[in-house]
Amino acid sequence: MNTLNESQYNAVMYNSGPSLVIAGAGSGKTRVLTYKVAQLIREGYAPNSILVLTFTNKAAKEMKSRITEMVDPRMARYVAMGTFHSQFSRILRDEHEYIGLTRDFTVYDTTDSKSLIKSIVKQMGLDEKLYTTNVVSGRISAAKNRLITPDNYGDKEGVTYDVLHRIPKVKDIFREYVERCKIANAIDFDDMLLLIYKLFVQHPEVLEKYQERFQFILIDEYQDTNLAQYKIIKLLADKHHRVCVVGDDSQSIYSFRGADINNILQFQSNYPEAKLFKLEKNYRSTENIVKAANSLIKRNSHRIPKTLYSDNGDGHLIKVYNPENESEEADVVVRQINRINRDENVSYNNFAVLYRTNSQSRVFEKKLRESRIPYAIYGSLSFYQRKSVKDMLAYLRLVVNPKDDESYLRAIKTPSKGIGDTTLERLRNAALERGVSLLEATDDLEGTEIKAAAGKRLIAFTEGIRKLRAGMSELSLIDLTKRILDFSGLMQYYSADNQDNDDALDNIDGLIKNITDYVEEKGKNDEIPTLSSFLSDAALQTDADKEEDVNTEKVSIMTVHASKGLEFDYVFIVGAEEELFPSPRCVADDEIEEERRLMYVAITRAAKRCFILYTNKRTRFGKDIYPQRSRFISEIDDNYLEMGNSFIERNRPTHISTSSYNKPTYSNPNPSLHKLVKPSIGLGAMASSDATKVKVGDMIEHSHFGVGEVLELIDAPSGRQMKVNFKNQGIKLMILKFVKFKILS
DNA sequence: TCTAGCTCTGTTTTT
DNA sequence: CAGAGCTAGA
Repeated sequence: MNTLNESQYNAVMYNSGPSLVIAGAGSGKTRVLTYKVAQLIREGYAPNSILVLTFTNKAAKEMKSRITEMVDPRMARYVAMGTFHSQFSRILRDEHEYIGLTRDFTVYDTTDSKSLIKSIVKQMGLDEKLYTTNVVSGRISAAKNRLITPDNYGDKEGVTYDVLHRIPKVKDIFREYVERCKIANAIDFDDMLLLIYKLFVQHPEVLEKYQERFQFILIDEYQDTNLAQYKIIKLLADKHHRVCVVGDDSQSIYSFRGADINNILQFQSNYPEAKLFKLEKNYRSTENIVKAANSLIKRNSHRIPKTLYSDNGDGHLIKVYNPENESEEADVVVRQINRINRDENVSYNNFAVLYRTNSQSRVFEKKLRESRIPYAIYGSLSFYQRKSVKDMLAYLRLVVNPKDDESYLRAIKTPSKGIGDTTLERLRNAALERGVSLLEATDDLEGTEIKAAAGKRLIAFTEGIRKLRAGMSELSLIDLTKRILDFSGLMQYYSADNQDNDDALDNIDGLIKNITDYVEEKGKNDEIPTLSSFLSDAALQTDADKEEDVNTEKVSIMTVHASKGLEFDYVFIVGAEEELFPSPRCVADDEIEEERRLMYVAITRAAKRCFILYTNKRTRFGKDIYPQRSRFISEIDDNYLEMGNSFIERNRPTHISTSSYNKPTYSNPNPSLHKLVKPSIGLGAMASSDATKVKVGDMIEHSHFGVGEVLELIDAPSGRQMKVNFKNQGIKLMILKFVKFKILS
């Protein structure tokens, strides 16, 4: 304990009530958390009664290994430590019968959930230009993060917003989405929070069990919690009030994902007896870096007052470079890395290049490769998101949960099995009519429009999956996996020459290896590895969590977001330009404040030296733009800045000088109003009351599909549906209450 | 039903 | 520029 400073010590020792630890960048936050867990164990708390929630698996893992060094490893092992999502999904599996799922439910990742939304939008015959997957999935996700279900969606501003944006049917899509997830025995990321909340509210006895179990709750990165997380913690801590949250309001950068900075700003009013601890001593950076960061962040108005300080000596000023274009920008970075690496004998591991958007990585990859500097990109496509891996996962998932429709669609299409869009649409219709999953729908193809040959193929596939499923209990996980891989035909498919993508086979090998490793690891702990448990872990794995290979030296390149929690001696912040950093999407004051916090995070990653770069010309969307330097550079006190030698502010020729030159000159004071007056695409006039009058044989006109004849009216679990034969679009099954059409005749 | 090749469009950050 | 969607032809 004598290695802690006074405020760290106080924060660690105070355990008799709720506490808020404001931990500035580099102030030893993880240290406080780990010591605190150790201290709690010393005070007599059983390890499994301590719940520690983090945002990344990596943070959890690191903390666990540090704790293992401090207390008996056999105790450390039982501390309930993990991400919100992993801890909560475990509870959901244990309590699955309360929420109407089987234990083997699937976790839909973002891709799955977006593809489901897309299919629903199509099914409802809505305009896909208006109801884009990104917009709709964003609306649904935001709703769930605020604990809103289809039943109470839009009581307040929700519907107004949707109406204003001409997407009033989001509520109906939401409802159908929830229904389809249920049929598929699947939940999405946001459900892990929402369903836990519902479980606790609707079943007080379950809540009480977990209140009793978790005697002490610790939360890392509290500034990034959303409403759902706040409410769940509030419930869990309601009995003992032993909750300690650690975070830094200045590093709240995830509001786009529902994080609410007010959770941390208002912690003390939410927990009136809470004690506040501030860790203001920065152990990471030089004084210049800390002061520069302070001078920037103090421009934000919504903050918990604090002043970070360092006693590591002044160090260098932050160096600002102004290369001509992005290629030169990468050159400057490469040159500096080479120079420092050579002259000061600094390992590549100590360098990081940070950018605002992923698309900026390309030039750096190219230049680093050309200069033979090893590098690693963080937070790129997760291993489990890669095409070939997802293909194989689809088969694995389907065996565990045959109702998983998204996996069904993927598996039946790759490799192709003579089943095309037409058959799948017919199968979907059959499934919708009966309220079952796609695979279940193949059990009875009578009365569907599916052609005999296609039907045979569907049935063969179903039988194959069922046979594999039967092997689940008998075979070892390894043997089962081999059999599934065999059945999938993916190896042959990807080894055929027609695939230009050589990585596919490697990736599948990688997945098999992950399973082998998983079996081994579980074996060590005397646990039985099952496919189901492997998949539920895999679903929560992200790229940032992968083992770090400390042996190979490499420069790290990543987004600023991905860099949170990391530190590097030398940091290059590139693309510090208006319309890029800050992002052009951020206009409101609080949005700009978040961008400023993002810049603050970027600067405070640096221990020894920080470089900021901006260019005069950049290619975006294939076109040249001429950016202005970021306002954030001018907001940093010049006392801590230095302009790079050969790149002193030059007088640029006026004809290309500013980005505003390229922008349209009109001003649009109210963007949402702008959207509002966009001309209607002509469906507004159609009466939805026709839905009650329609009968078989009617000719109808649909805004999107055109004219068609009503073939059949069907009463299905999700509501009355009609089957329409459209002149140009073929037969569609539509849910009556959602469809806007008029009866012709 | 499948594929190749064309056009169009939209691009922030991610547990 | 890349990915998605669409069309035509096998």
